[in-house]
Amino acid sequence: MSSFQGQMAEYPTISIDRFDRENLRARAYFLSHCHKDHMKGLRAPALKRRLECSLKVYLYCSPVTKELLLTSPKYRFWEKRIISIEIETPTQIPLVDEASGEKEEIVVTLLPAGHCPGSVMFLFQGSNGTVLYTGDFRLAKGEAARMELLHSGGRVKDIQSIYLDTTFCDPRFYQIPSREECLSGILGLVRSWITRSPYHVVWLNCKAAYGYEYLFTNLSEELGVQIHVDKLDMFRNMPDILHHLTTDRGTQIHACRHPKAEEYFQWNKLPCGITFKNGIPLHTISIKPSTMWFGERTRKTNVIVRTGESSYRACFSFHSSYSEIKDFLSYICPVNAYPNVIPLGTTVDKVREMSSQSIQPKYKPLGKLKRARTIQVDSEEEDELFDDPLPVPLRHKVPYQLTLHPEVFSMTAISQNQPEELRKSTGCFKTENIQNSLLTNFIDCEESNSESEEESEIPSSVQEDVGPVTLPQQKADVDVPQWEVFFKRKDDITDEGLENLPSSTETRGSQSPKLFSDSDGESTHISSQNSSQSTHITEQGSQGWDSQSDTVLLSSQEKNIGDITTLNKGAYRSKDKENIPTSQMEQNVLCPKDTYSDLKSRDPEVTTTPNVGEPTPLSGGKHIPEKNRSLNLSTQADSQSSSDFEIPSTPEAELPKREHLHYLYEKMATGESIVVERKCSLLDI
DNA sequence: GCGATCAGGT
DNA sequence: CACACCTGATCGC
Repeated sequence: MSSFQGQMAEYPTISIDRFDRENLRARAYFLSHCHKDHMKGLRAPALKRRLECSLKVYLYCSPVTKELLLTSPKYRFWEKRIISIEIETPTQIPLVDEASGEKEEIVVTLLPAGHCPGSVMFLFQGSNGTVLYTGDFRLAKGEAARMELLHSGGRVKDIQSIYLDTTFCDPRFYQIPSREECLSGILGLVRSWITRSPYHVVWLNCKAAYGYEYLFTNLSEELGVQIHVDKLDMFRNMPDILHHLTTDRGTQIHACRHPKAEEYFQWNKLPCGITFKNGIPLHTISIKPSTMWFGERTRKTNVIVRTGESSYRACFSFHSSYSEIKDFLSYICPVNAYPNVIPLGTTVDKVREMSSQSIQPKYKPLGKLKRARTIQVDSEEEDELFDDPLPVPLRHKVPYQLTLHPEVFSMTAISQNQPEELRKSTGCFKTENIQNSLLTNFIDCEESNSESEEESEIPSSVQEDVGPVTLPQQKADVDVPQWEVFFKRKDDITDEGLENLPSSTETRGSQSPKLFSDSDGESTHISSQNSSQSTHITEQGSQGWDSQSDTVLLSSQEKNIGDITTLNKGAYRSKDKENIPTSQMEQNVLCPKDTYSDLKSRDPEVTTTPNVGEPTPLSGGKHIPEKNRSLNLSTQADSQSSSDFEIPSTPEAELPKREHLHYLYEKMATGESIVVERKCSLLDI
């Protein structure tokens, strides 16, 4: 759950994914995707009023997000004030203070985030440097390297700060099976069931959230069966999704919902109410997508788990795993990294406590934990992450040493030449040590690391069962949001062994509803264990579903082939980066005038300017003139005092960015490396 | 009646 | 484990 408060240190006049409190003063709004926890305040009266008074304030998002948002009547009032920006199209946006008339420009580039339809990351380039706000994301290893617009001159851009989805930034969630593995497992299960008879149906027990469309479209594509859903009007302009959905209850795959769905299911009733087809009772199984994760020790990645006679859980994640985050971060090498999610193991209370106590981070000194030790899988501490430094694999860029405050939700990075000081003064921990410490931590394990996923490079034995349907990544059409922009399939899908699919003898008699627990119960176990999978019994409370005694029906390939092939493919696929600047660095410029006069059109009028190289005037961001700072602050004050819109003045309301900016600017001005503390999101609640 | 918040559920 | 919700109760306006 995002705890990002909306503002970034470098560009405090814009707000992202938060629309309440201080964000009511923003000069521009950005929405990374259409999940409610990123839309706080978006339909509140306060913001509505602001909008009515401040005619130059707009919400920027991807075309798909705009479409999804405006489908809901509750957000319809935004219609004239949303400007969609095409993916991977650097676009200049004016940030105007309407009280003073002061204006600055910022260039934003939307990068696909792989979290849900329309989800993007925002790359901002402006006078205070380049920053990346990831929103929520699921990116496989190596995907950052394939994002052309993260690069410049053949290397990764200098990113001052990253605002990062840290949902699974915990070594317990070291690995999550890839999208392809999960899809493949689910596909196998669904196929094996629905091919038995027209009366065998599957209920996909999905939560109310965007993000499962990837699953729906792929199942439908592979099986030629549309998915029954309650609503599909939000996809009316997204044919690549729409075509795979139906409101016809006669289909064999359902993803419909009902408040009493679980109860219904006990009685062999689908959420949409049907139990029969042509007078013949249905045979139903449920598949509940859940995030399954695996610590580094866990070798098997079982993507389907049977939880009851007719119930299954299937691995599915909208968020990147620890190792994926690690890969992403170590590739980007930002100077600062801020978590958007309160680190796991830190409760809200703890956070509140800490933040009220002191902004001084609690940390363990570095250099103490070099020794290998048995990891505490259940440990809430992340201390063992932050061991002594070891070399990091370099990639495109001389790495900074990333540092992390695990308990203060401020990850910072420091330049390599002065780690000592900073360590002393801030107690930062190096993010790069995550990977090293993990190796260290696991070295004692009984299982040999030589068999761990990371180290084995077993060639993929690809079965073509699933078929190499590749959706080419293409630019979204101006008018019709394109699904494939956000998710693309890879060719190297591995199919699962389908031998232990539900047997017909286990088929629940549709007329004899089962009366025992069938819903995710830990107590129901069906004996179809695969010996190679059941040998590893982990202690209670260990990570991963496979550690439980649930019957594992399907397992992915033993080794993490996906990552390797992905990387290789990425390398091949990645275009010649030296060509990027010319072709890709064109910017769209949203001229205020144009935008203004074009409010009625569906899309903003954008003018493309010829390549002028880096669109960042002060891309280094190392030196911020003093006047900028004071200007910034004074205009904020102005906008408060002489405001013609009803923004309550909040004199003591932390304005954390001010102090932080001050510090930041000072450090920048002196050329020192930067360590920024971010206040707890719940500080002023 | 609405919104915000919390508890509890999946 | 945790996600991204949903529902219902309570409170304040």
